[in-house]
Amino acid sequence: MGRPADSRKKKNILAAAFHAFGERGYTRTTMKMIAQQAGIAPGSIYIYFRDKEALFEATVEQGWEQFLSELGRAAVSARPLPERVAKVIDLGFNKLKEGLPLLQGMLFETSRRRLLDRKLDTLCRTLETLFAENRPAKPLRRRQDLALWRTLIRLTVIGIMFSAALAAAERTDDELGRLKSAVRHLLRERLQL
Amino acid sequence: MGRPADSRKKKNILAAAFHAFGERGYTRTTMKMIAQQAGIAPGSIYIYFRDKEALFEATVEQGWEQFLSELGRAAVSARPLPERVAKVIDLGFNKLKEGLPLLQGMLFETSRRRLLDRKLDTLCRTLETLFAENRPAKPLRRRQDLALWRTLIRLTVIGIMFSAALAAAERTDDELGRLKSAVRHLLRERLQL
Amino acid sequence: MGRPADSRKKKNILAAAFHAFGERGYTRTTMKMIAQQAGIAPGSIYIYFRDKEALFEATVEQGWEQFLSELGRAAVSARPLPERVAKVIDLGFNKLKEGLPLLQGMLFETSRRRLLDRKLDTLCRTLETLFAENRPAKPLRRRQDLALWRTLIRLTVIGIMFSAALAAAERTDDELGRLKSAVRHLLRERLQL
Amino acid sequence: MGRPADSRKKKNILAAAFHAFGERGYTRTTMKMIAQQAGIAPGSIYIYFRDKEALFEATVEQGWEQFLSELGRAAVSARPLPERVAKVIDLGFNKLKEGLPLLQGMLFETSRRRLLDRKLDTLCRTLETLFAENRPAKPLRRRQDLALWRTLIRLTVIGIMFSAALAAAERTDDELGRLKSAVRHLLRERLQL
DNA sequence: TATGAATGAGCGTTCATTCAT
DNA sequence: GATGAATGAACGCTCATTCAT
Repeated sequence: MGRPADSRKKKNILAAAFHAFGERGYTRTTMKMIAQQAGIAPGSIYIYFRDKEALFEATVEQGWEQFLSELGRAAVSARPLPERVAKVIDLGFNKLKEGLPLLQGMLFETSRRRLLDRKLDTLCRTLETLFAENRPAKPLRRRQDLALWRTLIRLTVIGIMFSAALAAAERTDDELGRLKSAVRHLLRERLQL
Repeated sequence: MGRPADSRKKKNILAAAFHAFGERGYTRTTMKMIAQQAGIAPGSIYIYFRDKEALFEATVEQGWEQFLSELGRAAVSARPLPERVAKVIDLGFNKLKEGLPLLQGMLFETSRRRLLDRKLDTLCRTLETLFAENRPAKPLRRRQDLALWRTLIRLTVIGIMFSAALAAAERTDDELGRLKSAVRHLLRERLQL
Repeated sequence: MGRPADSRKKKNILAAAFHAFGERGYTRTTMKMIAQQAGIAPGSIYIYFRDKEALFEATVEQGWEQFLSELGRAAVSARPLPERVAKVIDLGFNKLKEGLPLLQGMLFETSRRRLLDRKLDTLCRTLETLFAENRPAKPLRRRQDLALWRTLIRLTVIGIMFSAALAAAERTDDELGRLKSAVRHLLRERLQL
Repeated sequence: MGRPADSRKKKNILAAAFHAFGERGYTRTTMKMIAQQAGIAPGSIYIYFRDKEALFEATVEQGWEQFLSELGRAAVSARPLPERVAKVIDLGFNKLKEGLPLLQGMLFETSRRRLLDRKLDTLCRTLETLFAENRPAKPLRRRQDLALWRTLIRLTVIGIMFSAALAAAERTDDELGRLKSAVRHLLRERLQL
């Protein structure tokens, strides 16, 4: 009895939050805005999320979780390596485009930065494992070489993400294209992929 | 001539703003804090800057301007190339460490993002020019090779900056060290520098 | 007849309200808390009580009603006067301890103050009647003397209640003990009881 | 330079707070109401008081401080004892009438109760000292007798205050008159004053 | 009857900005 | 120019109450 908890409503709120946080950033997004966009009363958000911070975290978490799990699946599928790498690149760039706005809102506050840092670690580890299959054996014998390799992967991932995040809206597609080519070049050059 | 007293006060405000914005971010920094740190009354800031947004922009602008001009001088000095490159790298990483907090505050708002985009362009152009002196001639004959080269430089610069910006405060030095090694590796590998 | 199920639920709510209002006061007690303690849904309270104010009033009313009827019975029983007085004092102090928290919530709002005023009148009348049995005859011949006597009883009753209500939680028992001794002293001194 | 801090404004706020808290109690009084009554903007209150709680405390503190210092002066003046006692009683009842509303708001919340408790201690000590000049020597030889005497004074003071606080507005004067008579009777009877 | 999700007015508080001094 | 008291809109959040189920 009573009105049943509408699971669609929670999703509505998350969707509204995703857009709002993406468009205006954490601080300049008000709970009222999110409520309006979700078509509910401001107070109702608090039925589903403890406070604004928790809503933000859930919004980000959901976006990344979905992204990382899709990527993970593509990376370990039964297809040959080059095909899997291509798939991961495509998927990554597509999702990057979607998540760009939210990414921009995550850089500033320390607590949110840590969240981003953690997600990036997972992403980089997935890529490392993937690339390890074809990595030139020699240069990584020594511990520092592995560290260097990791740093380069991370540097490149972050470089791509924020290059895209930085581009003006109307140049996003261009920039993504340019970045994708560059990444393919690097993969060919360094991994013969 | 100019009024040195006024000019000094403006610089005080900018210096205070640089520290305050860097430490607490745009939103959580109040005009009162900046005024306090600058040793003046909150109302006085408005004599020199239209509003908070204008002050932030000026703060960022000044930081970058100084950075870019120092870097430019190092890049075109009369020293041999390898020495100039080393100097540019050192300078870049040192200034990056100083400006990190402010950098974090620049990614979100569209208007500030454009500012950052423009500054990065200048920086990348300086580096391109510098590196062009030793660039392997062949692969850049074609137009797309030049574009690729530019994209890689930009991707790497942005990757470095935001890798550093992302690191937790207590890991900043570590991360900067790692990134510097990686950059030196890339320069040796690609430009024989 | 009545519906026992309903009646039980109403009593549950009143009991929950008694504890909750007593522990946290009127304003800081939420309907949700009371509902939780009563094991029902917040909305259900409104089937039995018009609003929060009405629930508070009913809670207080019930507490006093029970207290006064017990006291009344003790006061008119067939035992000798000194025994009855002792019983009334004991009962009064015991119930006072229980009802202290709720008492504290009754002083402020005019409407509740009137309720408290009325209940105190009943209590004082019971005591007057009881003490009248042993009152020294002479001083009350005149109308003013009776008024003075009443005022003194009331002043003392209120003094006891709020002295206790005022004491910090950890000193309540101490204070009640001190007050009880003082009351016994007064009864001996003035009524030879 | 700048608008000088208006010492009248702080007093205005305290006066407005005194009335508002007295009329509606702590919780149901909003900062907006107080601001309105003081003729200023809501935000301005925070220039003079840290928060609502601090404002309440200051309001109460000021009322009691003034009351206690006036009373203290009357109690130790160079006049003969009976005259001083009469003065203290008059003053006490006059101020009681003024402070009644605020008194009502102090009973509930623990922190405010402690404040009231402390003020009452000071008041009772003043009265003890005053009455000690004429106290029958014999019954206080023993330690318990002193404790009893103190309890009786405190009980009476609290009885008076809350008897008055409890009376409906239109009966306040009546009640105060009755209480005053009763007190005079007690003083005559017990201290030959 | 009973539920509890939904509501939205209203709270205390902050702070960019204004303006009397 | 410089001040800082004053402003008031706007924030995140609470909770008594309603009403679809």
